[in-house]
Amino acid sequence: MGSYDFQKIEKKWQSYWKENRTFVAEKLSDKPKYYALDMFPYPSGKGLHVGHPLGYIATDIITRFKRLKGFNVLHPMGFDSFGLPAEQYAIRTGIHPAETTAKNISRYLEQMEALGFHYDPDAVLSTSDEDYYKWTQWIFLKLFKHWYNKAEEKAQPIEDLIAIFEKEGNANIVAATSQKEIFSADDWMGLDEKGHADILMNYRLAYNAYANVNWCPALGTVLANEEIKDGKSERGGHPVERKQMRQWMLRITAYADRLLYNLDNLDWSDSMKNMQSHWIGRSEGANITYDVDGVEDTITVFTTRPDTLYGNTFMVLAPEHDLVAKITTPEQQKEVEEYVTWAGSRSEKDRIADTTKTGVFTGGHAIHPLTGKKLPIWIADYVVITYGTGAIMAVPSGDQRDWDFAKKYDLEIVKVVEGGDDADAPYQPKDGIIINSEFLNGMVAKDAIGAMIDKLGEMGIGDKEVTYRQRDVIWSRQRYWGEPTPIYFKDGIAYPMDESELPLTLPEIDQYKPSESGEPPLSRAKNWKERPDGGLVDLNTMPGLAGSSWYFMRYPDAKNDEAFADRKIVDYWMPVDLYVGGTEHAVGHLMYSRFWTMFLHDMGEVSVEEPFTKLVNQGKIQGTSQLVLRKVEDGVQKFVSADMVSDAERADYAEIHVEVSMVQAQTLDLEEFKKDPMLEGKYEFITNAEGEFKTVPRAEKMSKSYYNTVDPVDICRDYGADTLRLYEMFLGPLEMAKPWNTDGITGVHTFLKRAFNLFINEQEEVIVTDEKATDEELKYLHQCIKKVEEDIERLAFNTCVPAFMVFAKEIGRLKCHKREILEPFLRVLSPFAPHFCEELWEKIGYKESILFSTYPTFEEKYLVESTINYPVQINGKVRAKIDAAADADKAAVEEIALGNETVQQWLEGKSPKKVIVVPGRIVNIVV
RNA sequence: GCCCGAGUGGUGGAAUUGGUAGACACGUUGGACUUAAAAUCCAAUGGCUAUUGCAGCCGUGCCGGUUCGAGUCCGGCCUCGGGUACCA
Repeated sequence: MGSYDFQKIEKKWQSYWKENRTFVAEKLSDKPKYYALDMFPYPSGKGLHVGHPLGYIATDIITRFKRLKGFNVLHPMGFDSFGLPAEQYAIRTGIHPAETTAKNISRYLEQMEALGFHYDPDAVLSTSDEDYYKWTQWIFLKLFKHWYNKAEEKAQPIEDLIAIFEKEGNANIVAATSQKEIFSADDWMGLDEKGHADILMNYRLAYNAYANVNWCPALGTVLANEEIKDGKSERGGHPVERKQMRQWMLRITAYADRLLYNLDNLDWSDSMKNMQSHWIGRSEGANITYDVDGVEDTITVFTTRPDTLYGNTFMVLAPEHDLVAKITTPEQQKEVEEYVTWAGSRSEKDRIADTTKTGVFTGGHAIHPLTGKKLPIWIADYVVITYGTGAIMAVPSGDQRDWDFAKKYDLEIVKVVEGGDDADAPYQPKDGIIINSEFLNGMVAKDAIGAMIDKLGEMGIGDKEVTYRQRDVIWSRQRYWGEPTPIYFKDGIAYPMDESELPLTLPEIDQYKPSESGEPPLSRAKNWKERPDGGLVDLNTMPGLAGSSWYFMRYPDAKNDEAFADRKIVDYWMPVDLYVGGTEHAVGHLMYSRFWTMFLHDMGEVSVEEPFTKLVNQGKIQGTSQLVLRKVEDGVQKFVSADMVSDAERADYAEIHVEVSMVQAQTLDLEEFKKDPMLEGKYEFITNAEGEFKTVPRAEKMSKSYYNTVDPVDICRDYGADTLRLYEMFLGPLEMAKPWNTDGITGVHTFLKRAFNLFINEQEEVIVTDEKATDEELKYLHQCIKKVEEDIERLAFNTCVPAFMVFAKEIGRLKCHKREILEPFLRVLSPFAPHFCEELWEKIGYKESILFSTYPTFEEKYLVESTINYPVQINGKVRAKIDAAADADKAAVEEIALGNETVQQWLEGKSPKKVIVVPGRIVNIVV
């Protein structure tokens, strides 16, 4: 046999698809569209490993399927090609990042082609292409030129805002803004250009401000919170510190409510929605203003539990709070200053590691707004300046942190919610009864919240308030390999560049690292940053998030140079019907993509507000590392087969990663291993009784440093792309994480060989006949079609594979080679094993690619059995089987069941209390 | 701590709305073909009891509940994975 020559077949069809431009989508069409998208990769120098294509295979299958179903399909691929690794490589080697990136991209494309992915060649894009980032800059300018009207929940041109300022000042404007002072029209008219610019900056959606940033000295740049893991940079693992810097920021908080409420209508997993809503972190409560004893100033706090105000016994400010200096008494000054300095020097990491509450008394007191009691004001770093107002009313009887603090510093505790008799714990459930609280006594806490807010409102010292956890995002990076910011400064005023000046391209520079004086790399550019009018171009570039926040809207019309995309074309294709990618982008990329899409919607540039209707998170494929056990004795390395080492002895051995390709079935190929250049000096091997050397497997991240990466191209060489595609799907549900192992790959490969033999005999002849199919054969066919069609629709690709296998086995058993059966089978299988099916499709006599064929519909009539074999349960246990006609009604089935001899024996003459017949399923008799 | 998700044979995993748990595959064992091996094909394969024949009992992390019937639903725990955190 061996006639299934997958290497030849796959090469042939890959070039056929390319030459015939089989996968170019119609930009506009009357046909329904289907847009499936993978999160585009960063083209790293390491290439793809078998974990990457999992999601790509899934989208490839569903789009091929949809195409057969008559949809106009878009399935593009691109590259998130701005980024740190290429830049760091450039710093080391002097090679331009564009060069490295281009090389990596072509390697990725080669690998992807080898897997049979059909990407639309007209839609391929890279975020670092000038004709792409032109539009990234264009959107940034739009953000700069707009403000967010909270009253209308919509972004509006900044000119509209100026018109209002000129007429009536800012008092009546409800906006997402960092502007705190109220001014009148006269005030506004009295300001100069710089004054206007400064105020407008507080309203712009892209704005420039001083911000406490995460500065990474090793990378010479600022990082977003999402780019930091455990106090270190996500890429590279360098330490990160806090620093005040002037930065571009995007006012994503303006969209917080829309980003939150729209989640309800998205077909995303619960955990994904959960992460997003938690990230936005909306909490409702009240702001309460306190007078400060002896000082002309007030403290405003945010609380979600105004009902516990009577339990408030002290105040806590963040150490960075503005008022700290004002209220600190001379006696306390030294201690407070020391604490502020100490707290400021603590890194993020220290604060996370250390949860003990520390603080110092300022000496000042606030006046309780209801009781008039003097409340001591403390500072403590468990109150953070960035959330709420940076100050809290401490209610130790209700809040764990306040409780701990009060206990530590011996502060008063007043119980305000009934119950909770544990003397060592705070207690304040929202359904508890309020006590010790004057007018609130006896109320349920959640009602008391409203009552208290009303009261505070009457007194003019408090109001309802909503606070968000989400922060505006810092949009400046002090890097080279990113989109330049199309803004220039003159006399301290930021001016947007004219759209005709876009793209603002990256200048050539001699070195890619920051300048000696700590300026961003772009400061090294000659004849670039200075403008004829004396302005200076901003030296920051945008973060990696920029290019990926809108790329899905570029694909449908990726070559357009008049607009980021033609309005009609984006509206036809958007939203993305299926977006597949990893969970790691839950709060980063996905949040900013939704934000930019909403913004462009407000601009009237696109119709949709939400870009991704359905989101699926593919599980990571982990590597399976192989470890050998080694002990060094008298300078000799002793390698011992793992099954010869008891658990107790295991600790004496070091575990050494070995290249996974040298291990088959947990057995190390010793001859190969001995060739390994890493194996130096004297060594010996201790094998088991069979003379084999066993390794220890361990599932961990697929990484070159663990010698556990598997190149998909290697698998394609050994088994073929079709086998790999089927196998990756067969491994388990798309969403599930799973370790890579090739143990089962022969199973799917055998299936393909078996299926091949249905068409071609050992003499390489086509043996397909035009005979009429029998009902039994048609039954297997239609069972397969039905199952696969339903499972593809619900993205259960894993269970499609067994359906194919059963078909091939049964049809093979029936020695059936009939066109009527095999031709539809090819169409059903083709999304999974496209090369295989194209080849046989051609062999049995079709000129056009199978992709221009149609998906066969299943015919119910072949699936209907004439009789149904019912299991009969008696008191829940299956005791007998009966046959009943498929169209028999419940009563008839019941009659047959009760008449059955075995059933009667089990009934022992007793009459049933109840008989339950589930049509087509089961009969249950209750005695 | 809090919020999600998951726990099923030796292994990966099926079981879509509660209806014969273990599909399909790997592995293992036995057999056919072969001088032999590979390849291919066939059979068995959750556990226990019985195996002369039918068969019976137990079984989806643990405990309890709802139901004629629970892997699936509810309550409480345990373990693992992911997210998140002085968020007031």
